Amino acid sequence: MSTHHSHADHHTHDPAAGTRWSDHAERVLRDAGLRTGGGRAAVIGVLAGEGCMLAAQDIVDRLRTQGGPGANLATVYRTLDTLRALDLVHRLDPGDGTARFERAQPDGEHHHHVLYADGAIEPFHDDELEQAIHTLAGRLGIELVGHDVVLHAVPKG
Amino acid sequence: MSTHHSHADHHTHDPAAGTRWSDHAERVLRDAGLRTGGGRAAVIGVLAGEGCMLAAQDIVDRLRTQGGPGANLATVYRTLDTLRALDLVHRLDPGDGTARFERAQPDGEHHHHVLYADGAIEPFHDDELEQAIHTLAGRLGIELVGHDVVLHAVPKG
DNA sequence: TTGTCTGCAAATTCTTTGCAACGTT
DNA sequence: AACGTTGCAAAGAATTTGCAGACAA
Repeated sequence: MSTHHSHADHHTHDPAAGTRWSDHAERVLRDAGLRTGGGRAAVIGVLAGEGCMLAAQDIVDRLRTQGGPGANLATVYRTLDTLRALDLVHRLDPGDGTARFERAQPDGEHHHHVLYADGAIEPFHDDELEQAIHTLAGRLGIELVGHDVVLHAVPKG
Repeated sequence: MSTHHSHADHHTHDPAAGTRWSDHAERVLRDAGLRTGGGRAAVIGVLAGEGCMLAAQDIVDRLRTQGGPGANLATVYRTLDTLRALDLVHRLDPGDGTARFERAQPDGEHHHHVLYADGAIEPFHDDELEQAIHTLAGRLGIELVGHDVVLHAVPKG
């Protein structure tokens, strides 16, 4: 919780992005002939409210804490599967054996993650890194459809 | 299998790197007061021979195929744990629910991966990407101890 | 001998699936 | 009414752990 906002953390809390995504997601689901409402809407609500590194169990927990309509763990997994098939969420495996999920913005806006040794996670976005990766893709002669970057770090001593 | 060797794939098959690593690994183990020989040596042998994205079960399978001394799956997991604690192997989670392991060179030499939609995996190394990541770490004000990059791609159409 | 390592089987943890009941259109 | 969706419980898959016997130093 630093008092200054660096370029690096402007993705951490962006309510507008959540709302935008949630609207988008519900539209895509309806267009696909699927139904919103019930557990699926609840999961979308959680993902919209907090877009970073949520485990399936985390989603169940937030719903329970919020007191509103909940969702069974199986439903959460099924919903995440559905959303992933529609490119509405990304799956990430930070290496602890538990998959994490976060919303995927329709405009391709995204972030990467710093994993600290103490377990803390910090999202970041960096245009120069994105640039470097796209240049690299050209150099490798591949057609890029996505990319993940994880930085492992220790608190600066 | 292209007929030309690009900068990108020179890490794929490097017998010298395997030998170097295997010697290094056994020395580190001995220095740590641990014993080599038995299943542990077998696992090291497989990792030395093929340094890219091996699942625990893959290691058991290669050993069985090779006909020599084998290793139980539990032993493989325990050995990988031990080697990881000594920074002799890296763990990667490509996102299919199964962890993969590869040797970590003592000199920090490493590679990243391209995951194709059809399941193929291609290792690559790129100095400019490494440069960009180190610059980025400075910009973020973090002390980097490692990093993973995964590119998702489709065969160039 | 002495303490470590290994195999086997049981236990855990995360994720998926079958099925009957429920809710939406 | 028709069909997608959900919860619950059971099934699966990957990884970990307890323990007794095998092995290295």
